[in-house]
Amino acid sequence: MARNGNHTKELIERTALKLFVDKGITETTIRDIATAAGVAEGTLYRHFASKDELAWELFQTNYITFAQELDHLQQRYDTLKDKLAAMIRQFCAFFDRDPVLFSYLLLAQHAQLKKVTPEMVTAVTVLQKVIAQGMARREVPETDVELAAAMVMGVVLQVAVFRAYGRITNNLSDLSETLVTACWRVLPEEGH
Amino acid sequence: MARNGNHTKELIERTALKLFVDKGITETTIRDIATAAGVAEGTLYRHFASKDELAWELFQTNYITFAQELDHLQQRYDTLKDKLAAMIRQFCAFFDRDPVLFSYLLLAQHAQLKKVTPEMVTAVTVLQKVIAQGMARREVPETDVELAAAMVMGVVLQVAVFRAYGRITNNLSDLSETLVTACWRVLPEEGH
Amino acid sequence: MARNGNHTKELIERTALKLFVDKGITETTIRDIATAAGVAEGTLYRHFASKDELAWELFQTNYITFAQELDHLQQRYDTLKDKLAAMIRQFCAFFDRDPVLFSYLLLAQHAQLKKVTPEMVTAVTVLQKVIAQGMARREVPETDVELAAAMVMGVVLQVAVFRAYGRITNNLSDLSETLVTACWRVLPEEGH
Amino acid sequence: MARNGNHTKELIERTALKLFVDKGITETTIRDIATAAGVAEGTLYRHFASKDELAWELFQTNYITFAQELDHLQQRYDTLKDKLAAMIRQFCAFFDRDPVLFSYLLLAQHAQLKKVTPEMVTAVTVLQKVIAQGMARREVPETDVELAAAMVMGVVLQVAVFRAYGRITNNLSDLSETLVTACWRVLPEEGH
DNA sequence: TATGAATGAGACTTCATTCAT
DNA sequence: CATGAATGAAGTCTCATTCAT
Repeated sequence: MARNGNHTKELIERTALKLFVDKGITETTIRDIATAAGVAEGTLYRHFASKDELAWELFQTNYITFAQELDHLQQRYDTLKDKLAAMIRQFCAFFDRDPVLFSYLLLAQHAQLKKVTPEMVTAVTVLQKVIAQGMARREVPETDVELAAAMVMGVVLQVAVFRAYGRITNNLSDLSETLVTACWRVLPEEGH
Repeated sequence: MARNGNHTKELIERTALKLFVDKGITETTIRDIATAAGVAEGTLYRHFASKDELAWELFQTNYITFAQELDHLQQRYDTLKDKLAAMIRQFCAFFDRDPVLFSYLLLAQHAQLKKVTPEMVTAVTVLQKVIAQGMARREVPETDVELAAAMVMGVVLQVAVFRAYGRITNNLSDLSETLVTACWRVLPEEGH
Repeated sequence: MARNGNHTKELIERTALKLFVDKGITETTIRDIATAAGVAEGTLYRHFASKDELAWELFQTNYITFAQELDHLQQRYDTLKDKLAAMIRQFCAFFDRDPVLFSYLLLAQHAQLKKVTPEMVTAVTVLQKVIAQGMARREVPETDVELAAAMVMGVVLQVAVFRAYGRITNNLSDLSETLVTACWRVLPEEGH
Repeated sequence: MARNGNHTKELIERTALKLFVDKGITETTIRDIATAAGVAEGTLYRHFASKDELAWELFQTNYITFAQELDHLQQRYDTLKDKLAAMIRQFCAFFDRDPVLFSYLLLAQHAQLKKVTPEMVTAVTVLQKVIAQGMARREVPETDVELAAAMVMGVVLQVAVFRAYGRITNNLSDLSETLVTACWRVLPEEGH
């Protein structure tokens, strides 16, 4: 019926994304996706080699893209403080713009992270780099970079998780300044 | 082999726990578990009604138990600051004592949380209650409790996640004071 | 590319023939053929009603044609000995001229033979007729015609099979006199 | 229903064998086999890793077994003439004892032969060895061993094929002496 | 209680065929 | 005539669960 060219792939992607988030990847069947998208099951295989490939493409593309945007963004600022603030605002904007996609990246991490090679630029990678530079510049005391990155990530991501579950109802962008402050204070300041 | 009654159930539970964490719940088959535990496939059904039941029991028991421990613990302290510190140390001790179980609770959340009724006491519940009390007592300024709880949870959990992935190699207990400080500073202090 | 009318049909036929021999008929997909021939999948259906039709046309045309050539040829000789010799040389020449086609007829037999009606003239038919005539003429003793035909066919075809598999490397035409002799000696001579 | 232990595997094998011969391997579905055998589809996978594995096991076991029997048999005779006669009688007896199995080996050859490693002992291997020894002993003139083997094989196999198709109706054993004679006369005798 | 062969629903995937362009 | 995206029936295989032993 729908023979509308290259629009089909995007339709499948959006439909799959939604179902993956709602039911989980393994729990979502090809038939679920095809039915919800209004295409035949076989049609999925014209656009993706397999269900795994679909899940991976959805993850990889957006995960990497987001990390790169983050990296470009941070380069436009000089201090750790400004870089961090910009990145957090970006996180929030991303979530608000496409909560389903954000949620997918969150939930798919555990399963897909095995396929992420060390060379790939990820949000974690970028955050660690930025923090390490800030430490080198003595903006914050030198401590365990991994630990610092984990805590900062945690503050932002867990709020996003609560938002995704409906425990928090604000737009994340409305909370971004709170998050910026909180994250900054998580990094051990001089004199503490 | 392993025909000795109720020891079998624990054997199956430990084996399942490990496999669930390593491969994911859906990706782990009854045969996987039976083989790894050295019992027959049918044996699992002597102890658990179904695979879902096994996964749920593993989750529910430990999730609730931990929350209750947390609740009992916090009651032994008076101030938010002390309660929080004790709870965080408990988190860390739990992780270090049984990282596999902790990881399971972490990963199973998304799938099992649908079955968690609002009445159940969970770690989040306890944390929110404690923070709300602290705000009422003016230990910290009154703000969004959910948000505050999310940020505190995030700091601790994300560090645990990094630990589980091997990005951080310290025992969590060695980091507990750092986490206590960070979590405290995440809660908006008076005068800020 | 390759939009030039009836050349396309031959292109498809040659491509299909090769793939059928290499991988088997059922194992060769329409896509395999289309890709290898450099045409679209749909194009095949401009020239053949179905895949089965393609396989059948390839078989039938050549199987029948060859049998008719054989029949015309044998009519130009008077004795069984000469007829047989001419036919065997023809077999060898056919193999050498188009080993892929010959192999196809060989392998397609089992599957396609069900569609061969008794009226159709085949190589076996012709051979049996010729042998029967020879027996009637007392060139060779009268015995089971079917059996005699089977043995003669076997000598020639099995050598062709070995050749197709690369076990024998000579051109069949170089072996034709050997085959002629062998086949003749297989037919029970007078006095034996 | 049928929980009759190790009998199931043989039941599946016999059923598959028959269907493979009747319809072809690719054309026979797992469901066909399961239904005809009166077991569930999944049951096949308790005994064979895959359909291919089933087809291969059926082929390999019997193909190799038969070749070994042939080899043991020929060792009990001294001359090529006697060895050959014994082997041909064995072929005929095999066909008559289990025509379905024999037919399967015949038809499966093309598809399965790719998996036959050169080290494996096959009927062709044995035949070539025996002929080569006979040539070395000057029982027959030295000529191309492969060619000689092909012709001998051809005589016997094509008769079997005709028998399988119903073109010949005798038991092969009733024809064995005719075949022995014919095969012997195919090998170039001294003085010719 | 334990076993493990058997089950069968259902998942993923393939592929011959159609049809709008 | 050619194209190739779309179709959907059908095939292979998996796996949670049952049940006779």
